[in-house]
Amino acid sequence: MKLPRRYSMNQRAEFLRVRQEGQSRAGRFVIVATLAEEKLSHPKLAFVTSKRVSKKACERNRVRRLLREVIIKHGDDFQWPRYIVTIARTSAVEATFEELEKDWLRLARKLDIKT
RNA sequence: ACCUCUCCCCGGAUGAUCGCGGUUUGCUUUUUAAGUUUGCUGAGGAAAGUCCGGACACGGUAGGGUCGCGUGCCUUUUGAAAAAGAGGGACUGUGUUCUUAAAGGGAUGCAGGACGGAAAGUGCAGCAGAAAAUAAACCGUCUUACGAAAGUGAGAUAAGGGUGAAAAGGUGGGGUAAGAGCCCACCGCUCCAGAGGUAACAAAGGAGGCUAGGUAAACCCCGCGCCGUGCAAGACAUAACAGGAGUAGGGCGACCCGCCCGACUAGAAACUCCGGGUAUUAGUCGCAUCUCGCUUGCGAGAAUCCUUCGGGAUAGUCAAAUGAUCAUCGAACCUUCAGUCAGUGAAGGGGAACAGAAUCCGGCUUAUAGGGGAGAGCUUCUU
Repeated sequence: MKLPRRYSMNQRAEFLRVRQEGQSRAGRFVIVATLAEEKLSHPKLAFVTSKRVSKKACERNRVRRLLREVIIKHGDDFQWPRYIVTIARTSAVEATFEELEKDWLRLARKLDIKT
């Protein structure tokens, strides 16, 4: 699926809602939080790579781009519309795309995101 | 040719599929929006640190002082400035050579750098050493008292030893109880002077027994320069309200002097101060090479880069676009084999450093695998 800029979350209130009302699971490299919302006209996604992940902006960018690729590759199989927040853990800096993909899909199965 | 140093340049490549930002050409729809589609375009030499300098914006800029910040040999070139380059001077370290009995001095080469002031004041200095800044007596030397002697006490002494980065001028002679610039010669040093030089600087000459150790990237003093806050600057639009207090205060950092604006008329208005929330974790602009013109998104011109010489290009995000996967190629490096004095060649493996624009520009600093080029020095080889 495509991920245009419109799909990204940018409101603090949205993040708070997902955190309080949604479900979340932690994996080896990422933490995934989600909340189904019928009112949404399109998916709302966020990829969080804080400075705790790495002090180097270059590495944070790489991790975030890899996480985006996971959704681009598998997003069509998910149940929409919903909020999905992906938070990178410190170990994600060392991970390859394959490892991130496997970790993410495992969490998606636990959260019943996949159809 | 090897090695070292300095400077400059590059700093993974190509293709396919999928995807993102900007811009653009059409088309579609439920048309204030979205989908789809055609082109073009999209990270760096440091984008980093935020250490300097500017542009730009705001703060109603009289002026002066104190605090504060920056800067610091001279001449000159480039530059808006910071800064950088070139040449020179003094100093420190070091090599060669000449001279001298020695100490020392002259000539010449190389290297270094925040290179105003240590004779205004304050502070600081581990260990070693007896003693480290109004010098100092551990050993030693000399005098003297006591003693048979060994030695002990008192005093003199900075020549010798030892410690140290540094021991308060050096060498030789005189002198002395032993010594000491105590005296003398030479050298050094300090002060005066000032030929010469654009200047930093400084030759000759004169005076002084020598006083004044180091550290200013410690405080500090001196010269010169500096208004503050930074694009979260700031401007505009829409929506939507709700206040409180006051009437003299307000004004380019703080404090002081001083100056300017303003009220002094009851209310209103106006102004000032305090304090909120929503749209708004800003909607548009600022903001994307520059200038000019008008129809305000086009035209013209200019600059830089690329070029098939026709032209083409000029990042603009903002919970952060510039990416992912695969294939081919690939530098360093590793292994094996072959060969040579040596450079090397073949096969296999391996798979690219530091690092991500955030208003823009010029510097500085820091990180950086590897490759290329130029210059200098040293050594060696060949002719």
